[in-house]
Amino acid sequence: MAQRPATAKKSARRKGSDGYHHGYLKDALILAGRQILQEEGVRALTMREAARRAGVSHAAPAHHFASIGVFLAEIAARGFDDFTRTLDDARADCGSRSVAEQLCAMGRNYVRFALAHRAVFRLMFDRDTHTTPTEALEESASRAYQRLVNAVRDLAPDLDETELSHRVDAIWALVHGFSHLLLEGKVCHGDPTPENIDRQVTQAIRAYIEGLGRAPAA
Amino acid sequence: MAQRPATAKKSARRKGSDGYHHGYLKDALILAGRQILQEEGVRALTMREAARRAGVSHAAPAHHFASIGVFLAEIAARGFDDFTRTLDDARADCGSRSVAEQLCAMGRNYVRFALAHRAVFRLMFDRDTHTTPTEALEESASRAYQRLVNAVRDLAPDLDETELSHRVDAIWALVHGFSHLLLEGKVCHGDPTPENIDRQVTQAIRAYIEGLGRAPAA
DNA sequence: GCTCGTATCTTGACGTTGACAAGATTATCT
DNA sequence: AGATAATCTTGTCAACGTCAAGATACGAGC
Repeated sequence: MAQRPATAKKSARRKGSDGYHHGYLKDALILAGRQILQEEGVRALTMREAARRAGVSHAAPAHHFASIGVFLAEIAARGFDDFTRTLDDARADCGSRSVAEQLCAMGRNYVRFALAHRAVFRLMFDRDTHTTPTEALEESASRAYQRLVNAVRDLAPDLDETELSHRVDAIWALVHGFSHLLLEGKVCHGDPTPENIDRQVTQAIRAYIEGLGRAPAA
Repeated sequence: MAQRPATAKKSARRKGSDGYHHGYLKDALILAGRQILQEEGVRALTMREAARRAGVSHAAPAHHFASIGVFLAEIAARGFDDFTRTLDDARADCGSRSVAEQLCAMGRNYVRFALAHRAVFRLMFDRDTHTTPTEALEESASRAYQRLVNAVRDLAPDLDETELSHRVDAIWALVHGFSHLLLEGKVCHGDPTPENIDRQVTQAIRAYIEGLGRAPAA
């Protein structure tokens, strides 16, 4: 609904607000939530703490989020929206390079996003545990998924739907697994520099794409 | 409260125990924990609930687990042990087939384990959020990892360490990502039967291995 | 066989959380 | 202006993790 003004601080209140009504509480809570998530992890992200940071009483968030699960779902949904944006950026920055290279660029940004927003990324892809399934979350998530489908479809335009989805699944699995394991420190442990991470992701995607032309039909 | 079952039920007590001392409380708590995890997910897994199921007071678990995080770490560690076993089984059942096929078999069992033990699998690979880092957990986890390293080393025995770890990372990422996304229902959504899952995992691993011989050196 | 130290378990308490209810305050619509 | 709805506060509840203190049972050493 109401957007916060450009100069707003994290607990900014509506212009003219006299203290009782916050004005932009929903956004302020989500912002606080993302900060807590990034600083201290999911365990520390409570509605009361978010309320505290937004400068309101402990029960105020209930009027904007039916439960803590819905609150987390909203944060995850916004995470997916940002995520979709970085995937789009990756393709856009590729200019006229091959679709395979566009996929590699998307993979690199995928992993970078995971590293830059660890807790949000985990929240996004671990719904059942913390998050209440929400229509908005579902939509934001499938928008991101659609980016992958589109890229793979462009890579091999004359594939039937079954084979297409198999390849999307595999490339997605590769990149997603890499991101997830990287957050756990179980991958690239010898040299976890951004350059090396980029290189490994690129190599792995290329190898898979190359192999598609040769692999027997199972 | 202090029932003494003649036959060993899930809250079996030591032979001769008269009710005050449980006898096998640590194991009973872990068993209860795994049940809760499987039935109702991590959110429902509390020390008090585990104590309840084991038939002891709410503070009894504290004498076996310093904190809830350590409790969950113990469950995760045992999960890794089971996990390692299924990876070993996969290779053992392969007989004299090629190493590539052994890797595919391990991948299939990897995914099957994730599906069969959803909550435990998530706990195993999402340490920071719920689990306290423990020496036992670390060891159990790296034992499982070693199985993958060994298999890939057998696939390409004359690789230098850097290239070896890159390939281990990629194959692991592929299988792990597939498992993780499968739990989220974001993969194989058209046909999530065990047969199709097996087929897709096998195809993806084969394609990657095939591609290794062709991919340019980045 | 007995005693005593210790491991194990219980009871009780404290602070924190998510959630609910009822009341206070402000916004909005007619 | 007045009524209705939205928003926020205060107060409360059960459940949780954790700590402390006391009760009980085991087992090593005599």
